Amino acid sequence: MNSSVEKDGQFVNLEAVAGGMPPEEALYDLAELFRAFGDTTRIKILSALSLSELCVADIAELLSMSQPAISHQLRVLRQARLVRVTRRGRSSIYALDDEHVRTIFDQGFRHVRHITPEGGENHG
Amino acid sequence: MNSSVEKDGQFVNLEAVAGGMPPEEALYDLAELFRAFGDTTRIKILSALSLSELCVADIAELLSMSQPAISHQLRVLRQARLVRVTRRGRSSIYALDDEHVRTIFDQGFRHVRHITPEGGENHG
DNA sequence: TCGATATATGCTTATATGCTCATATAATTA
DNA sequence: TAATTATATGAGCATATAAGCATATATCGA
Repeated sequence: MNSSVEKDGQFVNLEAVAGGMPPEEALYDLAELFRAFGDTTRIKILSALSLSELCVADIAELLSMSQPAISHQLRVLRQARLVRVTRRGRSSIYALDDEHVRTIFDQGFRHVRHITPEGGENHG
Repeated sequence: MNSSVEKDGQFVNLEAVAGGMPPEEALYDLAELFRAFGDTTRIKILSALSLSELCVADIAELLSMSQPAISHQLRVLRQARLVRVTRRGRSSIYALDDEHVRTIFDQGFRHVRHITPEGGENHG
C-alpha cells in the first residue's frame, strides 16, 4: 500500500488526507476571503461598520485617511462580499454584508484575545 | 454637538463609533491573524492539518510543492500561532495549534459556501 | 566521526498590494 | 446647464510577500 507511509512509528495516509480536503477552488475562495480581512485598514473599516452603517467620508474621518484610500479598500471589501452599499442621496452608505462577517470577525477577535489577553503575552 | 453629524436625514455619532472600536493594537493583531489565513498555500496546509498531523515532507508531497516553500509558509503559520510543531526523530510534525483555528477555518468555509453554493458562481 | 535524511533559513527575484495624486462619474441645487 | 458635493477609478510608486536556489542545522545510523 503505497498510500500509507511509515513515519517514525506512525502511519499517515496521504491519500486519505488528500481525499478529505475540499476542492482546490473552494480553498482558493477561502484564502481570498481571509485575505480581505487581512489588512489593518480593512479590519478597522469592518470594526467600525460592525457598530454602525457609515458613509465613505465618515470612515475616512474616523480612520484619519484619505477618501480615495478608503474607497479603494471598500472596493476590495465589496468584491469579497464583506460589505454592501446603498446610495442615499450623494452618499454611499456602507454596512456589513451579513452576520457571517460579524461572526468571523468576532471569532478572530476571540482568538487574538486568547493568545494575548489583557495586553500581555501568553505563549503556551 | 459636533460629535453628531447629520447625513441625509440620519444621525451618525462618529465619536460613539470611535469609542466603541477596540484599541489599535488589537485590530492590528486581528489583521495579522487573518493575513496568515489569507494565502492559498497556507490555507491548503491548514486544511490538511485539520484532518491529520503531518510532517513537512508529507505536506510538500500533498501540495506538490518544494520543501523550502512549505517550510517558509509553516514559519508564517507558526509565528501566527496557527500551528504547533513537535520534533519526532528527524521529522517535524505539524498540527493545528488549537480548536480556535479550526473554528475560524470552518466559519470562513461556511461563509464561502453561503456565497457560492454548490460550486456555482452566485454574484448577485 | 562520517554519511544520509529531514527541516530551516538567507538571499534574490517576480509579483502583489496599499497608498497618493489626478481625474472621472454621479447626484443635488441654483 | 453649471456649480458643488460625494464617491469611484486609473496610473504610478514604494513596499511587502511568495517561491526558488543554495546552504546551514539537526538527527539518526554505521
